[in-house]
Order: sequence, then C-alpha cells, then structure tokens
Amino acid sequence: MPRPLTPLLSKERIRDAALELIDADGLATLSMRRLAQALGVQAASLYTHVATKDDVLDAVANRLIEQVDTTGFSAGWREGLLTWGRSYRAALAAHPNAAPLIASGTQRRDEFLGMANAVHGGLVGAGWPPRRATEISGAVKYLVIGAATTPFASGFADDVQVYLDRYPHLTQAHRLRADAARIDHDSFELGLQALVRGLELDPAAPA
Amino acid sequence: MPRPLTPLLSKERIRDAALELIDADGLATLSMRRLAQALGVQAASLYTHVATKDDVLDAVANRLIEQVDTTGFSAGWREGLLTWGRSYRAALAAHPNAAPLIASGTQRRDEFLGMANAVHGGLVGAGWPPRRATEISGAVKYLVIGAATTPFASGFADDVQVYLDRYPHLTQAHRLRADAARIDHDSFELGLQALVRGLELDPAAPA
DNA sequence: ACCTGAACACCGTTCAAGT
DNA sequence: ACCTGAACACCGTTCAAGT
Repeated sequence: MPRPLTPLLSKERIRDAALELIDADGLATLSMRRLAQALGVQAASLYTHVATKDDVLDAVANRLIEQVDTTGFSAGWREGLLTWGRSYRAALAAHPNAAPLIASGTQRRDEFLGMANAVHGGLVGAGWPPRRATEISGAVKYLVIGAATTPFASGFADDVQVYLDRYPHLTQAHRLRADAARIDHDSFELGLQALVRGLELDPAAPA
Repeated sequence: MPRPLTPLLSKERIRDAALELIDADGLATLSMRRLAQALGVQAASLYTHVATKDDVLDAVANRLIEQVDTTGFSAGWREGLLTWGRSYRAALAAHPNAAPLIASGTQRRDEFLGMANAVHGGLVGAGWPPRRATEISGAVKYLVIGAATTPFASGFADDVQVYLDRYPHLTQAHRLRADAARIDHDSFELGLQALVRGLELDPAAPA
C-alpha cells in the first residue's frame, strides 16, 4: 500500500509511539526500525514526517515540558518556585526513562525557552535581581534534573540492609521500588524546601 | 602481530583512551571500533580485557568518582557537605561529556558505594537522623548531577540578548563559553549554599 | 594469553521507485 | 505527498584461527 488515502503517520503519532516505547523498554532500545514496527510501517516511512531520530526525541522532550506549571509566581516567588519545581519534577518522574532527554538536550526547544522565560520573569517581577534570578532558576533546575535522571538516589539509603532483609525475593520488588520512589520524592522535597528557605536569607531577597 | 611479548592493552589503558575520546568528541561518537583504532588495535581485541562497552563506561565513571573528596565531615556536616558537593561537581565538570555516565549509571559501582557510605556516615556521625541523612545526601547529589549534566543552565540567563549582541560572531565563542561556565558555577554555588543554610533551620538539625 | 579477520544481527539514513 | 525495498556506512559482539 504505497500511498494510502489518509496518511498512516503524523509527527504526533510518531512522537507518542516513541514515548510509549521509551516508557516500556527504555531509551537504549528505541530504534527507528522498532518505532516503525510499532506503527505498522517501514523505517524509511518515518522520514517523510521527521528529519532525524533526534527530531523525534526533541518532540518527546517538548511533550514533557508542556506539562510544567509556571503560573505559581502570581502568588509570590516562593510559591512560584515550589509550583514550578514540583510540576517539573512530576512531569519527568511520570516518564523516568525519558528524563535523560531533558538533561542532554540542545536547549533550543521552544517549549523550554518559554518555560525559562516564565520562571525568570516571575523571579524578576517579584524583585530578584536578574543575575540572581538566573542563578536561582539554574539551581532549581539542577535539583529537578538531578532528581529525575538519577534513579534510586537512595544509593545513600540508610536502610539498604533493611531492604535486603525485608525484600530478598523478586516477588517483593514492587514494594522496594515504591519505597525507592518515596525516598527520591522526599529527598527532592527536602532539597527544594531547604533551598527556598535558604534563599530567604539572601541579602538580595525581595520582601 | 598476533601475540605480542608484552600485551598492547590493559583495562586501564582502554579506560583512559575512552575518556580521552569522550572528552574530545563526546559520548555519542564513542564506539568500540573507534576506541580500538585510537589504541592501534582491532575492535575484537578489546574484548580480551573488557566484557562489554558498558564495562568500559563503568570504568570511566569510577575513575571520575575517585576524585571526589568526602573527608570534610571531620570539620562538621556543613563543611562536609560543601567539600563533597564542590569536589563532586568539579570532578564531573572536568569531563562534562562524561558526566551523563554518572546519572544513568547502574549504581552498582564500588567507588560510588564507598562515596555514598562516607557521606551518609559523616551526616549520621554529626547527629542527623539516618533517614534525614539519606534525603540530604540525595538532595545534594541531585544538585551535583543536575549541574554537571545540564550544559549551559544559563538557558535562563538574564542576559542572553546581551550575549547575542556582544558575541555575534563565532570568533567570540570562547568568551561566551567562559561566561556560561561561570553562570553554571555560580548557580551551583548559590544552590548549594542556600540548601545548607536551609538545612540549618531543620528541626532535626544537629547543633 | 592475546590479537586478528570474518561474520552476525543490528543501527540511522538515503533514494529510486511505485501510487 | 506518502510509503516501500534495497542499499550504504556504520554499530556491539562472537568466534575460529593464529602465535
């Protein structure tokens, strides 16, 4: 069927199928051939809608960034940072296998720049000096990216041994994973809140 | 020459050559064939000394982690965290192309576990509750990994336009890069210091 | 034990060909 | 315009063969 009446593919369908495969099998095993197969098509067909594999990955990254909430700054810079950081992390935590795409990205994505502008503007609007606003945005972003791309931060876990004793069999693996997710979440929350409270002590902090 | 008197290769030589290639050309273009070529050998020869490509990357990651300083905790948890965080980030910033290896790693590396133990022990020894120590370690690690793997955090830069005006030509690109590196450094420092100061306000904080 | 050459099953991407 | 089949230049890894 070399020219269907209605196109089989679109960039959106390709992007969504890619995210599904990444979620299910990870970034490493995603290939244009596998992606095509999941869409019931030949690999070469993808290139009618997409320039390169990186183009696909960019689209996936943008789809994640779209979920981020930058509206909290209307309630002050503290609330703005907390809302942004939490929603940003949540967007990536919902697709942990895709999170590395955000870190290694080329930073040229429209959605990313829109988010950056909203955050920077929110901080400057609240009274932070522009240079400081840049640094604060960067620091929170670091925390988010680190939290999203470092699986099981609980390499530091105080109770690794407890885990090993408690879940020696793979049948309990899902409970271990749930505990790890909670530790990761708590670590991020502690970091975000400590950072915001530390910022309040900054001489340059607005009222 | 199919059996030299003294071996041409060793895991260390392979690991060091891999890091050099990564530094020079990035992670994406590193292949076993290219690595072999840089060592004046055939790709198949590498497998006498390493099991897989991931094995090579693991060795590179361990080499970076070895540079991290966890001795600061003898001067208190504040100093310990600052020394650890700064040396950890510096170790990764010295090889930015290799930094993603730390984030995506399998966390099973000996060097990594040693570092984790030293940090966790330092915090608990200073009086932090174990669970809190886990979260603090995680938060600082997030900051480090995020800072090391997110190139040009200055996507938020307050003065992108200034940059574009000031460095419109590629001849000035090295100055732009230097400025970006400074912004990245300042963002990390701000985050680390704010986080530590915020921790002092924690009800669970030791004296 | 250590290195080689050839092979296997993959990649991303291109392109002439079909409708 | 959209999809295909075949091809190109790559991959990581294996393995019999040589010393």
